[in-house]
Amino acid sequence: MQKETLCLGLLSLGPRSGYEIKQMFEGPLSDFYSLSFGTIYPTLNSLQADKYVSCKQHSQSKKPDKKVYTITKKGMELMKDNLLGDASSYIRSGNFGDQIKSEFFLLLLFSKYLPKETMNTVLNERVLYLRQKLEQFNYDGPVPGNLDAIRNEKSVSFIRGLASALIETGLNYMEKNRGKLS
Amino acid sequence: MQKETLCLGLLSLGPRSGYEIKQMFEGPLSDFYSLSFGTIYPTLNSLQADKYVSCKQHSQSKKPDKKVYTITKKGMELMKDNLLGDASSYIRSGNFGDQIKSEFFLLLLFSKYLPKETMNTVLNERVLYLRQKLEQFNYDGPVPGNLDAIRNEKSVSFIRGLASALIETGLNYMEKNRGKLS
DNA sequence: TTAAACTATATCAATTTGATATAGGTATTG
DNA sequence: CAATACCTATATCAAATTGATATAGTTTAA
Repeated sequence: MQKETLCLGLLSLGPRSGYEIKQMFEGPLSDFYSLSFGTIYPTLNSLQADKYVSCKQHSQSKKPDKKVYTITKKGMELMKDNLLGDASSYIRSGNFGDQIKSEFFLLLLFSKYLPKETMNTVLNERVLYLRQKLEQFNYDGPVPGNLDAIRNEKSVSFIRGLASALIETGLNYMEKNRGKLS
Repeated sequence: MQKETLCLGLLSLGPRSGYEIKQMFEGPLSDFYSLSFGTIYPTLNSLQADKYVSCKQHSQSKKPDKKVYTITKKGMELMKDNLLGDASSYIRSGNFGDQIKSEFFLLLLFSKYLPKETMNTVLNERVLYLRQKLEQFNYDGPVPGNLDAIRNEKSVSFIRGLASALIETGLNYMEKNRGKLS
């Protein structure tokens, strides 16, 4: 997905600073997508230059100025047009689509070159890690203000439910089949 | 995973050309990892310069020369050392770990900006695509020669079984819960 | 009190991708 | 049978992206 469309999409949930957009990627979006500061800040600048977003500078007494971006009408239109135009190309992407770099699967692939006790530890820690992820996806308590909007999206509960189901399947599979690796 | 470790790991399954390594990434590895030609060829050159692989030039009558790389003893040692040294850092990566860019999930996230009939088509095509993926993972027939070695790895049947289980879960979830999106 | 961690933007070297160049072979199709 | 498309095979490079670092003040924890 074009970085412009993505940033506009996130700004459509409410005005945000670049730093807050990054927080979304590190928080609720971390399992699905990420952009670095080096991409986010220049994208916001170019979106502003082309009037897809407006910017209000909040001088915060002593911290560096916070630049809060708001999506414009023109920006909303561009975002919707882009989403509609590219929708079909996103169908074959995602879990078992494009753009995945799973180092854990590579480790499994080459597991025969590792000592058995190492692989045992790795699999145990993977299970712990996935249980932790599962808790994360099932967690329903409060979240920091700037992450609240995304949490309350209708689509997010669909996505969280799917992620939860997938992790559970992965955990069950691992527990039942880990013997087949060695 | 370092590109060197990964290329060495693939060469540990048998001698290969750069083009054939790329075919592995486009074939059986496509759902888990990928490297471009722009990374593969320079990596093979530097591995050769440092004696981690040897290279035999096969002049093929009329096609361009095929450079077939073979992992050396020194290369096997480097690969194993790297795998062991970095194993713990790969635990938190993969499905629901790092490095995933799922455009399909982004599309779901922004689905409210798309016409209902578009999302309906998208979801139908996604289901078809996943069914096709499922077939791919369950397929047990013959594969081209250079992809055979990877197919016969013990770890690969574990991985394929896992992928298959995950896709099935995803399909079931989608069919039961797609109403919740709109 | 002092170190660590957080808020906030900006920049940039190093890496990586995706496209293109080159060049001949093979398969399809009307 | 000729034309078109796709396959084998390596190489290179502009453009995009990351990951790290710089800067600088604030807040939290020990």
